[in-house]
Amino acid sequence: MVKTGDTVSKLSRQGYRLTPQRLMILGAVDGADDHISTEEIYMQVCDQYPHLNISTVYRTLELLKELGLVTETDLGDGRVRYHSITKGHHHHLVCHKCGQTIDLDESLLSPLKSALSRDYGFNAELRHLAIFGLCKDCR
Amino acid sequence: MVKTGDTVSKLSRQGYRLTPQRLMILGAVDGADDHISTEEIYMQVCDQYPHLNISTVYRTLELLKELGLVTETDLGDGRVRYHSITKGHHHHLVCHKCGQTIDLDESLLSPLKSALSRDYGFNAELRHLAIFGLCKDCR
DNA sequence: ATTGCAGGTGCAACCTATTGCATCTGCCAT
DNA sequence: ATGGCAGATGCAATAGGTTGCACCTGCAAT
Repeated sequence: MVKTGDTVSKLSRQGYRLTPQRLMILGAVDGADDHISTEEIYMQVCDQYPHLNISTVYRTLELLKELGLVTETDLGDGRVRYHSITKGHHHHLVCHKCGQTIDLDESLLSPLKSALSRDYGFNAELRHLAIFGLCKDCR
Repeated sequence: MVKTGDTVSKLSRQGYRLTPQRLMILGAVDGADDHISTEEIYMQVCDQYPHLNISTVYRTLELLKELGLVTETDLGDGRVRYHSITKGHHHHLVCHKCGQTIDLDESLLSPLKSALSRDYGFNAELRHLAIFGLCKDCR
């Protein structure tokens, strides 16, 4: 399992500055048990560093996303959530009706990924997908 | 091919009122050649009915989406776009790098849909999906 | 330890989208 | 044709997210 420390060294290796804001935001994402929203990260870091601005959180998450250090998922509640890749990949089935989310094994999507590559030459980034529909209790 | 008229009768059959605003918004979505954004619909309808309010457009599209008469897609440009189901289903491959979008045949997703149903009892709504990644020129 | 500066941050303005509320109106029953 | 009202609209306030710009700072070179 990769730890926050390695993420930090990856950042500095690529020439990004290690500001206290970034370190605290990283810590919040890595420390979260589950998917965490921008607002939750902001509030959590604000407890120890009240000067922090929300736009810094957005920009840091944007950067971490581009570097592939966190994944972004829209679970349909109108609020994007983040998840450290140090916790592994997975996908979600989200029920429109009851709101339940089911974790989905990554392997189910690999045939699709291959088909897209074969037929379209398209390299799909299916790191963290949310598929909407009706679960077995609601269908 | 279903026409606007049928969409209209479906609305009234389900007890929704046929206001001029709704009819014009419907006309704009059905008349659009491609995916159309809320703002574009608003501006188009405003030409013939300047009193129209943008929130009516949002609420009407929300209703049409719930009734399954239009599909909503986020092509990653920070602006949700709409598409009448009378023009058929399709999916998109969106390239992160060059922004190109490729139309995707629906059949490629049916194995996934079956697998989700078989393994999880989940009835996936894959009406209009956008898959991000790198196209064959940018990979 | 000091300096220079590219990269990062805070701030405020802005944009898209949503929501509460008062007013208005399509359409059914009469 | 008319009246009543649930449902729809317009308006304004609000919220989440983004962006331009001036100031600040981590860090590499000295």
